[in-house]
Amino acid sequence: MNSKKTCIIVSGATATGKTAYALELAHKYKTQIISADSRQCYKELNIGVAKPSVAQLRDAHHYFINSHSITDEVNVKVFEHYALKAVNKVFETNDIAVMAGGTGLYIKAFCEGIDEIPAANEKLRATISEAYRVGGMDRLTDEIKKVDSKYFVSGEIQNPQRMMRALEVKLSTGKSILDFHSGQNVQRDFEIKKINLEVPREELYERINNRVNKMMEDGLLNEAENLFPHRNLNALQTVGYRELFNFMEGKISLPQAVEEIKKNTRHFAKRQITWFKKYNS
RNA sequence: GGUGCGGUAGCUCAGUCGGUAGAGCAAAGGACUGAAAAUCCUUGUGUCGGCGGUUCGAUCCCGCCCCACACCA
Repeated sequence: MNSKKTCIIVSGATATGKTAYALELAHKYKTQIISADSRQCYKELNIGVAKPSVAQLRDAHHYFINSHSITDEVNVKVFEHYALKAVNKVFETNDIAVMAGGTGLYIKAFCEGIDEIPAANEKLRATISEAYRVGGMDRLTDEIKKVDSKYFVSGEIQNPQRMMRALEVKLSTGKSILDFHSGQNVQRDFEIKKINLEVPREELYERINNRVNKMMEDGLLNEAENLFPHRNLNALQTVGYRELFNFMEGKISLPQAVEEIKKNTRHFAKRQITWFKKYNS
């Protein structure tokens, strides 16, 4: 293949300036941007996910922004396929492509690939999550112990989300999810250059606070109100919306909700920093 | 001015029948293979308001002072 093709990946925690930086690069190389953000791909989510402005989106073509609906199923595998298709499209006319985003797992899948694990059917998934809802962790632990001793011994047995995933894989394929993990990275036929943006912690937190205030001024509450009926969708398990849903349900006051958004955004940023520290070497 | 209730970790508080103290939240660190803005794990030394007194020993008892809140004047 053509080895001079290069994808420049701009990563970093939320509010570090990835959007602006990616646009600069896109201008410089007269190319397009592929977003690697698990929430900006939804056309129904705008203010709360800090999506690039309409002007910015017009400035350079962005893939994986407004490309999906909150009712679509989006996950790492979907992203991997989508993003690979997108870079190749960009490479048809450019030697350089730009990727920008804060979803570490998606970037990892794009760079190294992710093992093929059969998708679970809806019904099985529903049964398992119902079991968890009714029986809690004890039920999941028992179930795992019974059907997937390998996972019980070396998997994360305190993490309900992973346990449910392990169960659906085991029950639908007969194999432990751990057996699907090859530990092998695929080699892409283009170059990858990673740039991780960092901002001193104190400054980052200040930026986050300011941005959340700005989002509220821009009408985040109204946006969330319109999405309230969809609050149980995976796409809406998102900082900035969940807290406002809690306010709408009368669980907390509006000022409390805003403080929660700030706090949860800090936690989110912290997790991103931890991730990129590891994967950007 | 008087009375009452407080002053313990960044915050809210618990506690020690006197042997220098612990929870939640915040914060920090970490993990991460189909929900990843999700999910999960680990981490708690602080003149226990100040100065004296009693005591082998005080954050805990006593006295005075300072501060906050409430009520009475």
